[in-house]
Amino acid sequence: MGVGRYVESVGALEADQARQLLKALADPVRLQVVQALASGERCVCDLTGDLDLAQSKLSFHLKVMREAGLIEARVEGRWIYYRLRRDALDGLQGWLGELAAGCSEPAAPCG
Amino acid sequence: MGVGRYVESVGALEADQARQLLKALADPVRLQVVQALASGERCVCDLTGDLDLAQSKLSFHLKVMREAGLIEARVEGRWIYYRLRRDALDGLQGWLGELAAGCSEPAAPCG
DNA sequence: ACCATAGATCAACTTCAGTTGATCAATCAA
DNA sequence: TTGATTGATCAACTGAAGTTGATCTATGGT
Repeated sequence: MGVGRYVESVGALEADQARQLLKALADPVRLQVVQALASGERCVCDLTGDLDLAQSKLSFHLKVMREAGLIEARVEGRWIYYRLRRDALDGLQGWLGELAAGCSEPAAPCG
Repeated sequence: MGVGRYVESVGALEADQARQLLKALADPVRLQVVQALASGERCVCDLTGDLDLAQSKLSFHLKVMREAGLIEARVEGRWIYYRLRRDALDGLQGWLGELAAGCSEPAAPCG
C-alpha cells in the first residue's frame, strides 16, 4: 500500500534502506549527478558531457545509485534516461523527520 | 539570522554541507549511534555499553559526526553527553525537499 | 552486412575510511 | 596525592570503495 518499495503512506524508511540511500548521496561525483537530475530526467550522454566525467566512471556511479534505489532508468532506443526517484527522496525526508522528532529529550544524568 | 550555522530560515543546505551530513549518516555504526540519539541526549559511557562498541571505535565515530555537524557535545564533569543537532536534520530535510521539487521534469529527447 | 555510437562491465590499481590496541589527559573520590 | 574512571588520540593494519583503460553488447543508420 505504498507508492514504491519505500514509502508507507507518508513517512519512514527502514534504517538499512535509508543507509543505502544516504551512502548513494554521500559521494562528490554522485552528488553532482544528483544535482543535475534535480531539474529533471537526463540522458546519460548529456550527463557525461555536462559533468565532464569519464564514461565508465559515470556508469559506475549510476549503478550504485540505481542499486540503492535513488534513481531509475528508462531505456529509449539507443539512449538511457535517468531520473531521481521521488519515493526515495520522500522516504528519506520522512526518516529524517522521525529522527528529529525526539532528539531534544534531555539525558538522564549518568553518574 | 539562522538557528545554527546551517539553516537559512527554513530550507537549504549547501551541497557540500549536505554531503558531510549524508556521509556522517551513511555508516552502520554511526547509524546505530544516531538511532540511539534519536530518543534524546545520551552519555558516551551509556552508548558504549548499550551498543556494545569498543571505546575507541565509538569515539572515532562520534568525532566524525561532530565534525560533520550532525551531533554536538555537552561536557558535564567527567561525562560527555551527545545529542543530534536539529538544525542539521532540518537542513538536510530542506535540501532533500529541493531535490524532490523539480525531479519529475521529463527529459528533452536526446537524438 | 557493416560501421558508429551509447552505455555496461571487467580487471588491475590506488586511495581512503574504519578497526584495533595502546597510550594520554582530565576529572573525581578516597 | 594516589588511584580509578571517562573519553580522546595515535600508529599500524585492513579492507572496501572509487578510478582507469580496455573490452563487450546492443541499437540504429547506411
